[in-house]
Amino acid sequence: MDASTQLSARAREIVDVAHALLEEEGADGLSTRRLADRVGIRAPSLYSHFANKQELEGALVSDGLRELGDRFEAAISGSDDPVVDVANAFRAFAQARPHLFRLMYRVPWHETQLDPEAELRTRRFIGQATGGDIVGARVFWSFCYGLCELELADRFPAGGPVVDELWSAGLSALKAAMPMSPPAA
Amino acid sequence: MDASTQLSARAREIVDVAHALLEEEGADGLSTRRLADRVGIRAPSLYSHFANKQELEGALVSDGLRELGDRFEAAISGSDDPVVDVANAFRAFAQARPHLFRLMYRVPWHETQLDPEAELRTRRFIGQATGGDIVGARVFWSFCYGLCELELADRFPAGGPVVDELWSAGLSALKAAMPMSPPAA
DNA sequence: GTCTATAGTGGGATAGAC
DNA sequence: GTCTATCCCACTATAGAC
Repeated sequence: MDASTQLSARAREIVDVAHALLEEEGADGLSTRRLADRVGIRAPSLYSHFANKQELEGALVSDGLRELGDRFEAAISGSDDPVVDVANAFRAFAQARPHLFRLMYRVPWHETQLDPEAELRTRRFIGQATGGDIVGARVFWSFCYGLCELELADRFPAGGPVVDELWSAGLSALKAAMPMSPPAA
Repeated sequence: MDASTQLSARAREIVDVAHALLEEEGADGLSTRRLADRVGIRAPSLYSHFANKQELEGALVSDGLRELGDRFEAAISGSDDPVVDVANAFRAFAQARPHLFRLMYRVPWHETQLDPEAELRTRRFIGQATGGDIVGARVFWSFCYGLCELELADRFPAGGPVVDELWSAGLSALKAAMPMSPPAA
């Protein structure tokens, strides 16, 4: 089954609680006992709804991909600088849901069941923003992901340039030098 | 104490075994019990040498920073394209020590004791390669880190361009568009 | 279909004896 | 420094109640 396209009402409720728990306490705080406590059941009962913890995390990540897709869609519609607007949407998502963001890119995808459609959708919007240039898309993705991850990990020492400056400098440089076609008008 | 500048001979031996275990079994395989087994002692005895597991990981990461610094130094000496050569050294390190690399950028530095000198040294080489341009250095770092992390996580779907192509395209674009001074001759 | 109780494995960590 | 013993917590599996 694809992890959360067809969740039962009870499973959906558990995943919603897990989202709240994740944002409040981080990935380390997302334990089966704590989650079950909040839901009002015993920890082993979670395994009636999910085969294991990875499948539950897969549902969380699939939700994250869907939300990211929504943000991309909103950023792209009517934009006259889709690459920058999609990139900004990516970083805004990372800052709005830091723990979910880190979970999305830390879990080995191949070992979990994710909603494949949600993931494809984000790729389609990125491809749309970069005019179909797959090299350009992945180079942009690498920069955006790396900066967001380092920013969340507080890896840029204080006293230096503001992260916003790094962000716009990197985006401008890549946009100027990468051979990306403009989006189809 | 800075985590591994002044390790006792016994602690040094334990860390060496931990390096081997980490590379063979990954971060999840690095448990205190397994490590102790390999060393030939009981798990609680590890705590005579390290306050907790984080301090032990800090020693591993400090070693990684020192090795990375060595690689940077070798890459820079006599190079006529220091930015690219340092970047290549970074990626080569990520591929040579994938589990250590991921550990270095996953552990929250502020919560561990790392060897501050080792970290400063890597920054100095990066600064040297970018001619002191701190914005350029961090933008480069973001791209290199993001691509290496995505590559190690197998996040670039097969069938697309080879990662080497993304790597050189990104480096070329950033080098062309970022206002970095050449290194002092 | 959902939940409970129970038990087993394995991880990090501490206390206290030698 | 090292040991034994112990604690707490996590995930997993099974059997059975409703």
